[in-house]
Amino acid sequence: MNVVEVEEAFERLFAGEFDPEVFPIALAEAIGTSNANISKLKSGAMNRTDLPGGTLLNGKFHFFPAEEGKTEEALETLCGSKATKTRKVRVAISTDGTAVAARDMKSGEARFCDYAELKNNFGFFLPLAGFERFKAADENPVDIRATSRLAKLYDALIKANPEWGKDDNRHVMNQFMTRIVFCLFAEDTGILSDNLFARCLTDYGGNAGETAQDAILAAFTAMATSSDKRHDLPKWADDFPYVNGGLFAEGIAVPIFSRTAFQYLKEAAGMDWKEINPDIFGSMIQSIADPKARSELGMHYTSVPNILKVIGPLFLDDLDEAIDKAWTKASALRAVLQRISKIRVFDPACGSGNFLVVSYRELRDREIRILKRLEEIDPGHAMEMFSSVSLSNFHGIEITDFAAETAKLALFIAEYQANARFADVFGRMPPALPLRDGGHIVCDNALRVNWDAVCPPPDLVEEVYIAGNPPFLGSTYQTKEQKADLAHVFKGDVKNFAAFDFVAAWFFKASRYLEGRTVRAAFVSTNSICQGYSVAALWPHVLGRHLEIGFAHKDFKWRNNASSNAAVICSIVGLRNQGASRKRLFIGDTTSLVDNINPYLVNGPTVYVHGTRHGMFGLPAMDYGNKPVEGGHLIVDETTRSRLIEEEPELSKFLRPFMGSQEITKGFQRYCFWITDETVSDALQFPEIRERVESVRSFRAESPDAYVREKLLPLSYRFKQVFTSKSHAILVPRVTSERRPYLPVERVGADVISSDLNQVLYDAPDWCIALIASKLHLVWIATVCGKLKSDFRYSNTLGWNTFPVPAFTDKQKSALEESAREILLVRADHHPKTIAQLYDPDKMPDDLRQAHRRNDKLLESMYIGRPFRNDTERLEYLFKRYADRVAELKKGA
DNA sequence: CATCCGACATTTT
DNA sequence: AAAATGTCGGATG
Repeated sequence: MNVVEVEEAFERLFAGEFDPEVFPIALAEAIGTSNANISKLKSGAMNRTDLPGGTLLNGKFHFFPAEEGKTEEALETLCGSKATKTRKVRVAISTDGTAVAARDMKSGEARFCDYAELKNNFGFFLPLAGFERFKAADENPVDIRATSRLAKLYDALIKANPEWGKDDNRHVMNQFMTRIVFCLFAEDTGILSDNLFARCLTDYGGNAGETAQDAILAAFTAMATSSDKRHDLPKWADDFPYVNGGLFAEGIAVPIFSRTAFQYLKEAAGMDWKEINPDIFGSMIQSIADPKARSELGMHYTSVPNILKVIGPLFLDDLDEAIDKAWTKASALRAVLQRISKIRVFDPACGSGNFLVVSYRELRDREIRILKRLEEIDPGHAMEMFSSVSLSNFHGIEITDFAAETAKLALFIAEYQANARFADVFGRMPPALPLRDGGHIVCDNALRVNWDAVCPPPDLVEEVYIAGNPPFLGSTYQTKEQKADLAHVFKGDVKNFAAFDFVAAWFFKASRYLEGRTVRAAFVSTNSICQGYSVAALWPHVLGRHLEIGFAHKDFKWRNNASSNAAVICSIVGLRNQGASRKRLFIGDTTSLVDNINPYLVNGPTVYVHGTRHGMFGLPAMDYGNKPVEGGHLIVDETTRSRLIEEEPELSKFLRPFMGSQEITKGFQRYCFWITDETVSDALQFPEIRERVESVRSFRAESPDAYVREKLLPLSYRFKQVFTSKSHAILVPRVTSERRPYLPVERVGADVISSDLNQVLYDAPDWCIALIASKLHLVWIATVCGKLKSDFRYSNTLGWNTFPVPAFTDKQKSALEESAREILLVRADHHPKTIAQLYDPDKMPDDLRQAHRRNDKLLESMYIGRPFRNDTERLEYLFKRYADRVAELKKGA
């Protein structure tokens, strides 16, 4: 049974009237219980319930029919039942035929809905059918549970107040939700007296929330008004203290509560919000308001370990060093305290404020550490101040309103929690209310506003640290608005910016902000801006003449606690003004101090490799493969080909072997219809071909690319780009696994059509194979070409045309040719093993490895008279030769 | 017309 | 569910 089938079963089985006899059987069916067990359940032989009229299926659900209007009570009964526990029930469910109340006994999550809505809530019951909804979060499941409850509340409120869901009212709704979250958190942490808000709901919200609106309005208004100015408020509302701090400063509005919404709010109030982790929680509740974010449920929040990877080398490590140095001298420690109070942190893509929250927490922790030490070595000089780290030192820009509101709230919560830690140590704590200065969070487009206005540049004693995780988005995925944002940032300063990833704009703006100031910046980025095309196009402009990369984390897989992670490889790059100190390069688990980190995030001199259409070292021209852009209508697999030829033998003259990357590496077989201008009239005689060409035509007619839509439409019998060879061709897959010790390369006859998934040397000499199959070439490609994730991406302009080679003699060429043949022969010996199998680093056959080693030795001797010692030496040499050649060509021109 | 890329896409384990 | 590994065609120069 798959998820769709569960959904269909729910639709089918719970469409009609409720019948307490039929319902549990239908539920058992919907979750895929076998027919045999269904009949045993019907007969009662399998029913393990301990409640009259109940039904319990071992390990699955416990059902109990409720009296009218008493579903919640019935659910309580179910959850308290002994059998529920002993029989390891996953979901307890009760209904009176009008309302449904259910609880997931494992996650604790509850669900309330109308009976008619049950079919839309099938997701809740998926675990019964063996599908888990969320990966259990390792760090803190409370956050996820809190989030899903709030999401339900949000939905129920929008349903009861359709007006509140409109764009104009979004801010009001968002603000309402953050205020609710504040109350829930505050009443559990002692900011408000214990359960003050929950009591207000039970005592004054009505049985089903009918007066909840008035009650919450009164509570909120009280919190927004200092006690001497309160009029017209019910007496009970006086228990609510004045909160302010901006959180309740703007107008107060409260939506109407439906029965369901009220239930969800009470559910949420029943949780222990003390355990909420503010640095994650912010990003989680961000998903409440945004349906897209919700489907990604926290997919893009930065985990605390990753935040520390940024702010550690950016400024915390430095600070720790200063603290260590000052450890024995009170005056020196006071100087560090003074310094900490002058540190400001700015996240120009702050989302719900994770980076700011974690930075704040880390600074407060260090402050506590110092104060504690001061008490030891300089007793009697109690600090008058409580904390000199002010929330107003934290600046952020965030484009969505809800996230910006959440960021402010998250900072308040972080402050409260830091104060509580302070009280643990020193036994004193400032009053929590009214809230003081908040963080400076601006809701705006970071690529449009002047950063100086959001975060004023530091004065002589201040330090500003820019940190964050701006959005990554390749040019194919950018919206019109985002493209315009890029243009706004780069136009006039940088050429060829349109192909940049969105994140590049943050690096550029940061570079302009920090130049000549006491500012450093570091962002989490997609690794692609430090690879291939982007390096030479972007980095000279970011670094300019005065900046350098101060530290970097090279390629690590994106990871957080969300149920499904974004598929991207990240790097972290830190920018600073040029200085004498060494740089820190983190690769995997290792860290090293180096003299220079170049924009490829490699320890070495900064050399930019520019792609070029012309061979710089006299190698034969490498071309593209044939690019179909035909919606798959001209490509067939082997079985289809055989069937077509069986039906119409003459079709075989239009079918050619078709090779992309996997056809080379994994030995797949595909064929394509190959029709030329000369053969098209003949080909169109065949109905099969006519149909396919027509399909291509309709596919191309829909293309967003005007060239495909217009020029290519009458040419629908052929590919978009066409190349063929006369005698043979050498194919190199354009994307291939990073694990292989050598690049795959294949030699094929002229009958084979290569797709654009390969780079191709048409009719080129075979000694080229020896080059491509060499370690030397792989090292070059791996460094200067782009990557897909971290897999090699071969490029003719960046990798082949720029690859430094000596001027080979004819004798050397034939030696290389012989060496290439040998590699191909050894491979053939292992037939039918595929290239993927042969070049698996764990299983590569010895003779093939030996053949490659001989090839490397032969080739490298032609460069320097001996083999290179290691990859470092290979790269050093290649970059030197490249740079020399660039200089030489410049002189010649 | 050629080519770079994918907060990916799809298959395999 | 996590790991492995390369499609396909849009967008850009």
